[in-house]
Amino acid sequence: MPASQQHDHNHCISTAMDTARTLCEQRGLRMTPVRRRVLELVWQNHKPTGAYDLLAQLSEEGFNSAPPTVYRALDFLLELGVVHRISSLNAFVGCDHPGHEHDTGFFICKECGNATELPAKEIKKLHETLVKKFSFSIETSNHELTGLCQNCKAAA
Amino acid sequence: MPASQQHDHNHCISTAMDTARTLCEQRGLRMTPVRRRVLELVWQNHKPTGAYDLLAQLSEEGFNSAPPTVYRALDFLLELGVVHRISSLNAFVGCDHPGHEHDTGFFICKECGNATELPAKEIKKLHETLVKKFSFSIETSNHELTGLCQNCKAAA
DNA sequence: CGTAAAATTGAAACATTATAACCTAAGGAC
DNA sequence: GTCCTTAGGTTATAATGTTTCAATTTTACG
Repeated sequence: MPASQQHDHNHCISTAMDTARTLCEQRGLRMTPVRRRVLELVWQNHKPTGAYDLLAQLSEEGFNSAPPTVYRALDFLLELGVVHRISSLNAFVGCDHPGHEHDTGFFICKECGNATELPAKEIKKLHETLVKKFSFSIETSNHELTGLCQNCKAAA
Repeated sequence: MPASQQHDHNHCISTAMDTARTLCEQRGLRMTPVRRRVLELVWQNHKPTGAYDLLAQLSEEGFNSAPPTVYRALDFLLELGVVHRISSLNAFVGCDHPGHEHDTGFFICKECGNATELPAKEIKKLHETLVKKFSFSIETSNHELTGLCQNCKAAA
């Protein structure tokens, strides 16, 4: 990744952690050590990361965890809305703009693996159009685009 | 499913099989017995079906198949564009309008499990909007909406 | 035809991802 | 403190998908 695209990871992460903490307080939920660490790891990796990769990272740090531990933490974070699951990759990634919505939309570069979250506005517009045409009630939606990001396209 | 929603499955299937055969001929590919049967099964079930379910159905019919057989057939059919993979369900479903495009868009009713394909036009519009905003080159896209379909909503 | 190359399938083992079931420990309410 | 709820530890297992290599079928071509 070129320097122009670098950003302050630490800022990224600490913002995400703050948001998660606030959400927990608001809802009377507990941000436990495992949950906190899993969320940090997801953000640190900054790319979609598999549950077993997270598990390995946790284990190195002395959390003697088995798969259920990670999956439980991830479920919690998904529910809280601070993490997304990218099902075509069986991987998890931090959420840019935690809210209460249950929509997941990403552009995934097949070259560098980075996942960029799609603007909620566009997703919402799509929903509106589809709801008009069909009479579904949409509860969740998941959008996964693949291709080349600007950088990788330029490098090719 | 109410009678009003019923349709002629057999017609459905035979159309799909014809299309697949034609595509194969056009591209010099072979529609072998396993591939044909897998495609038929996918259409017969008419709902997203897992690879291991297909495998079980095949086995009952004397195809003594192991997982790779099914996955290979599915890969072939995906490549041909006559089947879609719904990654949030780890399941496969027949394609309504086989073309060369690699976009998958479905509305999945969480009550009855039926998957309805989204209009390619709307997907394309979304792509155009996103490409304008970002400078990704989109190669594939996958859209999975969940909720209640009209019938199940009415029944609730 | 007949044979060589390519494509397809069979078969066994294995890898990866995810969950079930059950028990222990920690936190909060009273 | 005691009870109750929630979270985590532990073991086993289920579900999904892949690798590898051998055997077979199909095709191409002399």
